[in-house]
Amino acid sequence: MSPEVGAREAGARRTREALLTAAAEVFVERGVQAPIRDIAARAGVGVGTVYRHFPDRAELVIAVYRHQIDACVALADELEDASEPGRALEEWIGAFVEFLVTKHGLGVALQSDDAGFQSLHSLMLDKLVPACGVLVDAAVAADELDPSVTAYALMRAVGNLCILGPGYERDDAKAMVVRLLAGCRLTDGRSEPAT
Amino acid sequence: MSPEVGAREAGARRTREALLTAAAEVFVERGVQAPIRDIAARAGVGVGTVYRHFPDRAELVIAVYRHQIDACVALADELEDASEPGRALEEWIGAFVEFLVTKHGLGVALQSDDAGFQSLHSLMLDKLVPACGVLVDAAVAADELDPSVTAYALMRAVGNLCILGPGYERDDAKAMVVRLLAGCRLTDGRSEPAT
Amino acid sequence: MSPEVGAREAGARRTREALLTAAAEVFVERGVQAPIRDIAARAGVGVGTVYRHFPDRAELVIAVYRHQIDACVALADELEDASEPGRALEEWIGAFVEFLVTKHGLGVALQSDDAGFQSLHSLMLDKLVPACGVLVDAAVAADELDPSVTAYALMRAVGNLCILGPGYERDDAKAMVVRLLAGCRLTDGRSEPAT
Amino acid sequence: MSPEVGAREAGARRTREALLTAAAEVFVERGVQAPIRDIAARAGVGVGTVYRHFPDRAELVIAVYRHQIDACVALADELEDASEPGRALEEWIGAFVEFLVTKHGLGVALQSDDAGFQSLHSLMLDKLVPACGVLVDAAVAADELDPSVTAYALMRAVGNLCILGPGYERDDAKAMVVRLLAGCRLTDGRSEPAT
DNA sequence: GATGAATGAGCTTTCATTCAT
DNA sequence: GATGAATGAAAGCTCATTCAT
Repeated sequence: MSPEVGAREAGARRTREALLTAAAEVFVERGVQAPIRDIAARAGVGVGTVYRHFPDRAELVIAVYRHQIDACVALADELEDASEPGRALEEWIGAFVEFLVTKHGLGVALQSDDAGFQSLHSLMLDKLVPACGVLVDAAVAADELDPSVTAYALMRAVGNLCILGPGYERDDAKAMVVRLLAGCRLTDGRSEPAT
Repeated sequence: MSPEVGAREAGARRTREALLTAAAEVFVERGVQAPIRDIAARAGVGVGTVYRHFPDRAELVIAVYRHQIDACVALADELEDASEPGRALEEWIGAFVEFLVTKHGLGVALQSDDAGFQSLHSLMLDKLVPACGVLVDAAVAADELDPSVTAYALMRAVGNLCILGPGYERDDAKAMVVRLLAGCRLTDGRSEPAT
Repeated sequence: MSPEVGAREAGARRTREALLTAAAEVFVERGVQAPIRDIAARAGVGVGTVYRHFPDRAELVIAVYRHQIDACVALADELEDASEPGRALEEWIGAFVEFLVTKHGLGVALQSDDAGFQSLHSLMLDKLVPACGVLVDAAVAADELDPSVTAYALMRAVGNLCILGPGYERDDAKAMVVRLLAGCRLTDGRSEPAT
Repeated sequence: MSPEVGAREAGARRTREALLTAAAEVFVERGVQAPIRDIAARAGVGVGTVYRHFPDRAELVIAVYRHQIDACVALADELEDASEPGRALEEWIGAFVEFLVTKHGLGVALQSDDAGFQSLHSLMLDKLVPACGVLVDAAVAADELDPSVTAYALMRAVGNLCILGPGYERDDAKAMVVRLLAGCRLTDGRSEPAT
């Protein structure tokens, strides 16, 4: 029985992969709010199949981006004890940006307050923010980051900067993030005290 | 008959004002994507009247924010010949942020590539970007801004940073914009040359 | 302006009437759970129109049966001070049965615990049960009804007895209700004490 | 090969039993309209297995309640020659009520004219009604039941009275059935001749 | 025989948009 | 000019049912 079951499971996994691929494409083209039906159609399956594999939209979004999220968390672990915490944070943010910037619409999803994205927010809060937090704390401790910068706000800001559009492409976003980080290294948020 | 026509025109203008007021309120409460019907109801008019005055949603959004946009443009004119161009840019961006940050959902609208917001983009390109551009150019000329920063990208970045959410409120956004600007003053996008 | 408005309002009223007629027919044929689309189609309108007039299904059901419900309440008022309370209750229940028995599916709706019928239940609790309760109390006071009978339970029971089906038609239901009432006149629910 | 087949048959029988048990539980908790998938899950089998054993929902319902139905029929046989036919009928109806009242939703199913419950109706007509009919006839012959009462109508009425809901629980239903029966003992359906 | 993945019809609900008055 | 009733396309979600393994 095992081979037959294996065959069916393999089929299901293929369907799942097809769905992830289709969803990734559709997300890029039309954003993470794209109709479920469209994703189903792109994957060549019925809508029911989408719901079977991913009970709600956020599950699908998470699944689509899980690899990258996990990679980000792992990278933070590696960088945790870096000799230059400021650099480490920079590197990590760079990887995070690379991730966001290749996933059109994910930035939007991250800031969406649509109830359907609750689990996506949770994932960020539970995994990504703590991972980033360690690096932020280290950088602050080493006096390489403005202590008023929190990991959460930093990630929100970076996430927002990665919302692309015509005339504001990947490289623009990356450059802006670099500048934002540079600004965060200064002791105070402003270059000079306001009058 | 002229006075009657005048009366009608005056009535139409009043309707238009009522719509702008209502729309501004609704935009703040529910975002720029709020149902047209809600805006009509708030203004105490029928939906048809909204369409008569503003053929599509973007027209309404533009009209609602035209005053502020014009004010931003005027401010740029005033600041054009400031003795400290870097400061002037800072001040102008501060006003722009103040504008965005009080308009729930406007940041989202600015970055939306929804076709319905095309005219909003155009407005930005035609009015705001040139106004900002003057200040950017002056700051660059005074060596107070990284020459690789363009007005358009800067405004997009600032607009994005102003997309708020739970846990990322007005003050967070403002602080991040300040940091971004500080980062933009440095000669190079990065604090130190990469190895 | 008044005549034009009147014309539109008249049109809306006609639509409303058409909807009520269509709904009544569809309810008879397919029960009160019939798809909204079918009711819209029968009335020759779009689904949106149904929702405009009746925000949820229960509103429609109530509207369809409102006349009869009001008539039942009015009848209870008339019978309140009857000289023979037992008879008065009988007569009232007779009218209630006449109502239920001509509305296929209403009995089912009354007992449905579907959330969508909440307002229908409320209507019953707020209007019908109190109306019936007055007569029940009077009958009990006159020693013409088993004191353990409550208005609510009685109406539920009568409602249930009015759920018709093939081989169990109006007259069968009516006869059973008469027998139930007769049984309720006895001091104790059972003809003789159980051993 | 015969033993293997025997083993398979035994396995199939066990599956069937598991399904009946699971269905009985689910019917109690969620009614006879519960999703097939839920029943399959409860039984620990796939949905296909449910369909193999019970081609349509009514088959399953019938099978689940066959024991009790058979018990009701057997009870009628026992009571057939009772010395007090009125009492015997009362006792039998009591058992029937006990059966219905513990099966959430069965009352609804019995009166549903949904085509899918045709076989359930047939079962009732073929087994239960005749069984009840014997007792009804005996009671009529002994002058202990209104001759206008038919077994079928009585069972429908009792079935309907057993449709429970919030505020109309088992005991209410039982009391109402007792009252109905008491009303059925009177010579005429009405307590007194109408004027 | 058993499985459960896949399917898709069917229903609900929301809103942008039109147009007769 | 103003109105708001009517429309119907879009989406979401649920389940009964089929069928390849």
